[in-house]
Amino acid sequence: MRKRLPRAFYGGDALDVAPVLLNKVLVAGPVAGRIVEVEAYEGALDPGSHAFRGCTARNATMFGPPGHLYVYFTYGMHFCSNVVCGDEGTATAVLLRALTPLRGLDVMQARRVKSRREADLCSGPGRLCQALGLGRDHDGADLVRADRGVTIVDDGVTPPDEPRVTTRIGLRPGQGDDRPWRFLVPGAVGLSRRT
DNA sequence: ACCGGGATGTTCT
DNA sequence: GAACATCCCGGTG
Repeated sequence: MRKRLPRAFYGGDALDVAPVLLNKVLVAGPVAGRIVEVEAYEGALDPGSHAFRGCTARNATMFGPPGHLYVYFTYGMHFCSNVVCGDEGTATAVLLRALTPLRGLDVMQARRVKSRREADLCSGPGRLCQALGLGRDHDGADLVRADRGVTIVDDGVTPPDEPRVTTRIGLRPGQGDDRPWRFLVPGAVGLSRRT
């Protein structure tokens, strides 16, 4: 079983979509990994979201229709990737934070020379973009159409009945750092930190 | 194991 | 000029 997720899957609010994205499979050309850690960003009302300060050239994809990939550049050397959710204009999105490597591990390793352990090939939002080759060119890609080779599929593994829920990583105090909007698969291989 | 700091450049004030 | 949804390395315990 290997079914591409339909547009309707992404149509809900990021907070609803985030937990059901767990255990789905992110595919980028010849490489793929199972999504085991995500964070919800709740649009214009969320001080932790890029959308909080309105639509700009950088975050325009977030304000577009659901089911597209929002990729942004940060810290001078890393990319992070999000799945756009909700109705057009709501700018809610789910940050992909970690994958369990599934396919094309040799390609991933070649892109991530500094990764010593297989479990660390995709164990962070910047790392997974590097391993999957996601960058500027992938911003706006339509996941439903596998645009630019990027899509998300359901291979039959269901989301966890009880995902672990924590606060989000890397936000400054007062910027929504207290909201419990990070979801992960307990005990999964490749999480961004020890559980 | 934990912690501190440097890398590096785009975006927004 | 500061902040940045990060990562990696080298210190210490």
